This record gives sequence, structure tokens and C-alpha cells, in this order.
Amino acid sequence: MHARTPEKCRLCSMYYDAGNFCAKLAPNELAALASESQTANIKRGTTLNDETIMHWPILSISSGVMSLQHLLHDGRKTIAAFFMRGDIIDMRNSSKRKLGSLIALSNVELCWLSPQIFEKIVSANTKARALVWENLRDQTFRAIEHSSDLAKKQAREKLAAFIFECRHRNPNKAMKDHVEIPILRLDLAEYLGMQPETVSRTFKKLEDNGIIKISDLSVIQILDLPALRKIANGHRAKTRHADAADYKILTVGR
Amino acid sequence: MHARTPEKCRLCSMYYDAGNFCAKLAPNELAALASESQTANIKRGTTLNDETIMHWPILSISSGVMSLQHLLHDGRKTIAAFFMRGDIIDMRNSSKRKLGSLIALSNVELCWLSPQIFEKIVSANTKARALVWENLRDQTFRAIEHSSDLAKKQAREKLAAFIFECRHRNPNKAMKDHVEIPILRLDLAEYLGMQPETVSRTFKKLEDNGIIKISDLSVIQILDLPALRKIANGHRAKTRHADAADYKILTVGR
DNA sequence: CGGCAAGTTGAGCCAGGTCAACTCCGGTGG
DNA sequence: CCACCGGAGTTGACCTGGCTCAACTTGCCG
Repeated sequence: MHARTPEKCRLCSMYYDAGNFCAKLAPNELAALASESQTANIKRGTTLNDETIMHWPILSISSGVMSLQHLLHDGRKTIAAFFMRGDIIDMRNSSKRKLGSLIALSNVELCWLSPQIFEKIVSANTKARALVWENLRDQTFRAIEHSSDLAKKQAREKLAAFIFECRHRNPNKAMKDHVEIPILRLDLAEYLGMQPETVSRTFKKLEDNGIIKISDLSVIQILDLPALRKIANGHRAKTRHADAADYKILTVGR
Repeated sequence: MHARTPEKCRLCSMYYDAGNFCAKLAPNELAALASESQTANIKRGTTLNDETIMHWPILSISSGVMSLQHLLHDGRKTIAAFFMRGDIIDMRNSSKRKLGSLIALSNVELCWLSPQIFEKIVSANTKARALVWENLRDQTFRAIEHSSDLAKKQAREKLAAFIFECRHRNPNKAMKDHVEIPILRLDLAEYLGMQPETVSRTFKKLEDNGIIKISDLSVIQILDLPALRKIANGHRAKTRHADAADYKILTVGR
């Protein structure tokens, strides 16, 4: 049997980005997956409901930003994670633990993948499995890193770290010192566990210090990269803590 | 060829806990894995160095608590994640991103798994693969949940949530309202992004309110479970935020 | 029993949360 | 084309939860 690339897949970054899942599939695998999967466009603010996730626990993001949000009982909201182009979200254990809701932070193109076919492909195709596996581990370690940012960093440090996270995850490497912030200030505040007012003030302070420049709300320009990196890594003038040198690091640095 | 259960595996919870990885393996798979893997006992405070992790990026925890720690440049330290009995830690992408160090928070029994054999088994054995996959997803979602705790919760809420996390993860379900805290206050503070002083004060306040009782530093007794749960879920007297009911949840059909 | 790390208690202070009033901007309808 | 509206973002003034520093007690190990 000779399988052709399905029409909808040609237009999807999961296929045409060489590093993504669907690009790794054999033509007949892609055809099988496509025939049982469905693409969708959803608008900012859309919440994927539990029923949908039950039926389609696995989905891929072709463009836009999805978020996983937790709602506290008194209405406090947290954005716990972002998912962007190329990410595969696997919610198959969502029944075991309350994970929160998947909410679109921008208009999003996504594709619901058939769990059966997905499983079959992952089982048979080594390359595809390695990729999915790596994507999941990335999500894990991103979450872990985010935890540590939230735990100990101050507002300006979190913001600086976030700028680097955006830079790192943006597939468009062309614009060197310009970083796209793909989400609203409001959502950013929730992701970093701060108030929108604080985000605004902190950005302003960084701009006043000549470290960044905010041309447009969604694009910031890094003027002093070393300084920004220092802030992101937690250099501070003075603390109660001893210098890092005082800590006995048993690790062998490379 | 008839493979027998290797001696060291008989004594390891990865094997004798029915739900863990090694228990899912066929005898010859287990024998192959065991012959290329090595168990170790390490003491509290031991850091697994980068070189070790390069050679042995995959390891399983048979008992004790490992942590993944980040060190900020000024010496601030964060415990970003815990790994406990049954967890499989896969550091194979640690070269791509700085993940921090693996440090033992108690005496730990672990087993370094041969990446080659591990990969072979995961590829061939569906049950084992499903288990590893689920464990990894659990780690992801635990990290995500932890992020959201850190982002928006106050000290007492974080502590309450932590008590439930310990309860949830403890394999010993016998003691119903007694929860074991498997780590020191100092480490706990770092995990929750607070100061040891604050941890102490907050525990005391919860005890004064009659919600918990601290018999021994490492065991707390829950006196008023509903109250504790309410706190963990973020019920507060009053906030700036609207009621959860005010949030319009848009949903999209399947 | 001495020494040291872990944990506790108290007092003061500041980063960031809160509230309120405002500007800015894109969309909508007359 | 403009008036209006509502949500996003900003700015200022105020307040408080939890960080900081310091002094102390407790518990553990040799």
C-alpha cells in the first residue's frame, strides 16, 4: 500500500517541522494516525472540558499556547505550565489526579491524536518513541525548573528567567536579542505567581536600568544580556546566605 | 535458558513491590538488567556527581528520599523535586539543560540501571513501558502541581498541601491519620520555598488551632482532616478575587 | 559529656500583595 | 467615522505576610 501525506498534515507544524513527532513517522503510520485524529482551531479562553479529555487524552500543539491551570477554591488561579508548538500533551492519567484545566492562552491549532494509533506507533517506531519520550522529559524538567524559580526567586529574577525561557523555547531563532512574549501580562503574572501590577512595575524597573527595552507589549529587546542573565541566575547584592563558594559542592563540574 | 531471580533483586522494593518496574519483568529480562546494573547505598547529603550521571543516567529508588536541587549563584538553594521508593529517574537529557544536582535527603538505596538494557526492555515489554511512562507522567504532573502550590499559596496552605502530598505518596497506608514526614524541616523549607523559621511557626500555628498534632518531628497527626483539606485547597476568609463561580468556563465539544 | 547541626522563638522590616483610580486599545454598533 | 464599552495594562498609596537577623533550646553522635 502506498500512503500519501494527508492534506491536513501538510499544513501542520507537527509534520513540517523536521524535529516534531509526525515528521518522524513512516508514510503509512502518518496516514493511519491522521485518519483517526482530528485537527481543531480554538480561540483564546477556550477550556477543554473533562469529557473531551477523556475521549482524546493525547493532543499535539501545532501553533499557539495552551496552559494547564489550577483554580483554588477562592478563585485564585495559577497557570502551572505552558504547552507550545511541538509539544505533545498526554493526559491519560488525569483521572488519577486532578490536573487542572487545559485553557488556550491564544488562538491555538491543535490535533487530537487517537490514543490507540499513537500507542501503536510509539510501540513500533523507535525514533518516534525517543522523541515523545524526550518531549515528556522536557516537560518534566521544565516544570521542575519552574518550581525552583517560583520557590526562591524574587520578582525581577523570575521575570528575567522567564525572558530566557521564552527565548529558549521560541523556534524562531532569527531575532537574536528580541524575545517574543507569546502571552498576555495577566497570564504571565499568573504563571510566575505574582500580581499583574508587580509584573508591570518590575518590567519598568528593568527598563529603567537599561537592561531591556519594551517596544511592543509582546516583544522585548535585551539590551544588556549579561546583566539579565546574572539576574536570572540569582545574583544579588547581599543576602543572609553564605557565598556559593562556601558551599561544598561535591559535584564534579564539567 | 532458565533465569533465576538475582539475589540483590529479591531484597529490592523495585522487585518485591508488585507495582514497581522490576516486578513487571520476565525472569530473563530481570536477570539481564540485574547483571548490568548495580545497587548502592548512599548516605544523607551525598551528591551524585555529573560524571556518574553521565555513565548511569537512569536509576531507581528502592528506599529513602532523593532530591533534585538547584543552587542559585548567591547560595540560595531550592529543592525542586523529591524522588521516593519506586520512582525511576531518567537524566538522559541532562546534558541539554542544567537540571541541578541529585542529592540524598536520607540514606538511600538505589539501583543504577544499564541504559542499554533498560531501553531494550522498554522497547520490548509493553507492561514495563506503560509503567515507566506512567511514572514519568506522574513526576511531570507532580512537578506541575508543586509549581502551582508555590505560585499562589500562602505558607499555611503550602504546608497543608505538603502533608497531603506525603500522605498520598507514602506506600504505608496503614496509619490513617498519622503522616510521616520523611525529610528534615530544613529540607522541607527549601522544598516549599520558605524559611525554616516560617515552617516552624506555621506548624505551631496549625497545632495551636487544633488541626494537627506534632508528636515527633517526623510524624504528624491530623486531628481535623476537613479543616486541613480546606486550607490545602486554598479556602480563605476573603480575598480580592471573585468567587470561582464568576469564572466563565468555556468548553469545546469533542 | 561536649560539640555541632537542627529547630525554635522574638523583634523589626521590606518586597510584593492589595485596593483604587486611571490610561490605553481594539472591537462594535449606530 | 466616531462614540462607546470592556478588558488589559499602568501608576500611586498603603499594608501585611513572611524574610532576616540574632539569641536561644533541643537532639544527636562520637
